[in-house]
Amino acid sequence: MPKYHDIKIARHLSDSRIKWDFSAYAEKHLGYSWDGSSEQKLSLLMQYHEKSESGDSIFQLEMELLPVLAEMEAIGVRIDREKLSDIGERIIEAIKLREQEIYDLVWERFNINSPKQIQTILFEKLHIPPTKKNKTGYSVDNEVLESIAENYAIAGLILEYRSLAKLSSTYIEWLTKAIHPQTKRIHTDYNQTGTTTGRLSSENPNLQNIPSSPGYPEEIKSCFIPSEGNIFIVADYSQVELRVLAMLSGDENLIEAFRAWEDIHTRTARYLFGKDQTITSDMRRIAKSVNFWVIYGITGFWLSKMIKKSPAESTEYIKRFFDTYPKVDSYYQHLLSNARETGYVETYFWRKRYIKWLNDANKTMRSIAEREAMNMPIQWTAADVMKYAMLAIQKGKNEKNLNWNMILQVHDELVFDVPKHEEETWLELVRESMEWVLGLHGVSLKVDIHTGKNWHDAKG
DNA sequence: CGAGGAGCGA
DNA sequence: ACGTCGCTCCTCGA
Repeated sequence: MPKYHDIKIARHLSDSRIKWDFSAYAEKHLGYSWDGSSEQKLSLLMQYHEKSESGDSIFQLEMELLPVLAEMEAIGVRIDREKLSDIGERIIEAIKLREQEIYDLVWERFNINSPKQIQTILFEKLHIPPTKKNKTGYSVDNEVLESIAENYAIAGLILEYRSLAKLSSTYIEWLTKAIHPQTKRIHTDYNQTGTTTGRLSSENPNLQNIPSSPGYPEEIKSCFIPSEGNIFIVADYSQVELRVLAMLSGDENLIEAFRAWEDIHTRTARYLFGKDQTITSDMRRIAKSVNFWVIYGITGFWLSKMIKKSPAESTEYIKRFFDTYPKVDSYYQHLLSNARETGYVETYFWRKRYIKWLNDANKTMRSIAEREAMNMPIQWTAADVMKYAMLAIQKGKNEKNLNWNMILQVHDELVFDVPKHEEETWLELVRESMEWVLGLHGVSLKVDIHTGKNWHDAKG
């Protein structure tokens, strides 16, 4: 009897896989179901073309990307199984230690995986004052535990226990189970039609949320290794969303900021704090947050939590950001008024999104809709950019008959499994393919490239 | 089996 | 009153 993974790989290499995804795509984006015939497929394409002169390009993109993804899945990624299980054993030891310490502190055994039981221990037995509520009672999430960790050792221990348990169950056990018995590699599923954003998602297992902080997470990431004799090369877009914002808005100052090859956050910091100021690391940190969060239409109140400053000060920073980059402001205003009229927004490549509550009487609903409308063209254009890049890369590779493989995609990052002697030809093709997807007003996309002997190593 | 809390990534 | 989009784990009660 064939195993799950055999079926999975076979499926990806067969037409049925293509058929399945077209069907899902047709349902979701065209509102029709496909009977499997090529005649109907053609007619669906025609109908879609008529429905929206622009939708066709996205449709083409998705169709062409399908076999590219199927190949990535079938090739998979190699894993250092011994190292992974060694880390796993050390993590389990560490978990046991924390467990015992926690029990010793409260003179009682309980299930530390149960938020409900933690709640009882902390707030009823130890009488710690609760800070945050959720649907079922008092929250015991990270934010809460961190706030009391200084005064109560148990909170810190629970935090450590939790992150270790997460690593063990999700990243050690689940990844180990996902290793294919024959290929010894992990073959994820990329879901092409699952997200509302046009991004890919990854499941069985999800390889788009492998942790990378120092310590055990770094070690886990270093278990992802290239094929025998190969190296890993990681190419990731640098500040892709901010660059897309510069292109779409056409703001001269933001464009200049990127053309100057100066650190973008330091530059924004100078506008926020004054030209003659010496920019401290704290100022740069704030500027970085502002650059990052403005894309999401953040308010001063929320930003203040992020940067740990007063709401008034935070509101002022946002105001200065828009003063500094005025066309970003007018771009957003234009975008919103357009969306209110038509009911939708679209990406640079014409991917559409209908927004429901833009004219709602409820101010909260309206704000949510507005943030969604502001963010969508930026983040989603970035998703489209990546898809076009992947297509270009695969086309170029096939034309030149090369042996390296594109094996993973993590939204703004691509991972390649490359024979050492092909590094040069790889570099030429991939950098160009990725950077030439989009360039407007003299701004281009920028790609950072790092090589290494494993995934962690190659993140630079 | 599903909802809810929690935590990992971009 | 306030970030968006994902996936997976665990518990707990129907």
